Amino acid sequence: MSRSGADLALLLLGGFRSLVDNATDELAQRGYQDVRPVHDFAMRAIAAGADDATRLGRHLSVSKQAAAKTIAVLHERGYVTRDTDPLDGRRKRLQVTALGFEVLHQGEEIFDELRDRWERRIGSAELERLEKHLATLVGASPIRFDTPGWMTRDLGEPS
Amino acid sequence: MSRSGADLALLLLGGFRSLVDNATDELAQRGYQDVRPVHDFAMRAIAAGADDATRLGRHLSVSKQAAAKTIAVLHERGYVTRDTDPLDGRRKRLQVTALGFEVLHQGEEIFDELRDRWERRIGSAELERLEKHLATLVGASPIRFDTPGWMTRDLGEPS
DNA sequence: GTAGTTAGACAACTTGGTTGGCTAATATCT
DNA sequence: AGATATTAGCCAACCAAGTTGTCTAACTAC
Repeated sequence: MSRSGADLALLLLGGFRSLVDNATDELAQRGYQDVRPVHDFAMRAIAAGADDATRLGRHLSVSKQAAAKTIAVLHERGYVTRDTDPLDGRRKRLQVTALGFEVLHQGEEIFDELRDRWERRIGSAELERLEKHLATLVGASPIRFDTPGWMTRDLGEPS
Repeated sequence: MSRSGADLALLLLGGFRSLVDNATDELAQRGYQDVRPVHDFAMRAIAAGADDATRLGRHLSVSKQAAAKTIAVLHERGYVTRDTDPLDGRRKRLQVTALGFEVLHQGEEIFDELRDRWERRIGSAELERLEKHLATLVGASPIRFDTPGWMTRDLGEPS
């Protein structure tokens, strides 16, 4: 039927939102009411080695000040620690706490469960095909998280 | 291979961003430097009948005040007119101007061209299949445009 | 004709981002 | 060693887009 290009864009956005909104919601229901997807992504980056504000900012394609704000929130809520680097007095070395890893783990689980749900609806082969094509099309272009405001908004109530 | 659910979300986001960033970029190059995707969506809604602030807000799942702000911008830049409704003195009836339609038309063209480019890469049948599945999965869930900050921002560097 | 509803304006505030200027610590160069 | 750069993080000012809440004017209904 050859849809329009704009519709295609909307479908992609819709798919993403559907997953993320569901995940955030589910995470809240499991007791992590104050976590936003952007926190999850940030923690993942920290755990993967972007362990100071500057590097985290670079990793998320965001200014170091913005990264620092996110870090402040994560720190405040006990998801990361910030100790001065013994080798470099300027740096504050970030580390994901046990609680942080707990959230990360749950988040992963939830996303996988959501994917499974999709798999059940269109079939495993089809979903993989879809992913394969998307991967081809999107390629290795880095994904920016600069201002996805709605990723950071509360769905339910904060703590 | 069975990717993770989180990866799937990222793929969808990546696809969307890729299309939208390219479109915004191309639109700017064609001389419409001050148009953001959100403006395009808003004009489309207005043209489709959401011709006052309240209805536009409802259509975009946003408060009427937020819609009014967007309208103010569109008006200022000559993309829509706001005349008092002769039948209802409270309403300001919105109308997309010729210039507005010009942008809309170009936007459509660009999105279709981008879709064509994708089609050339994975094949027409495959792209349609992808769209079909996405449509199934996303369903009729309304897509919200509440705070896609990056949709409204100038893009500094290429993706 | 009076009471209720609705559209839009205005204002205060929130959130997340940006830039720019600053200090202190580290690196580099002569 | 000492002077000079660079770098990490912090702070403050500002911006953009949203929200809620209040107000007025115009329409609607009884």
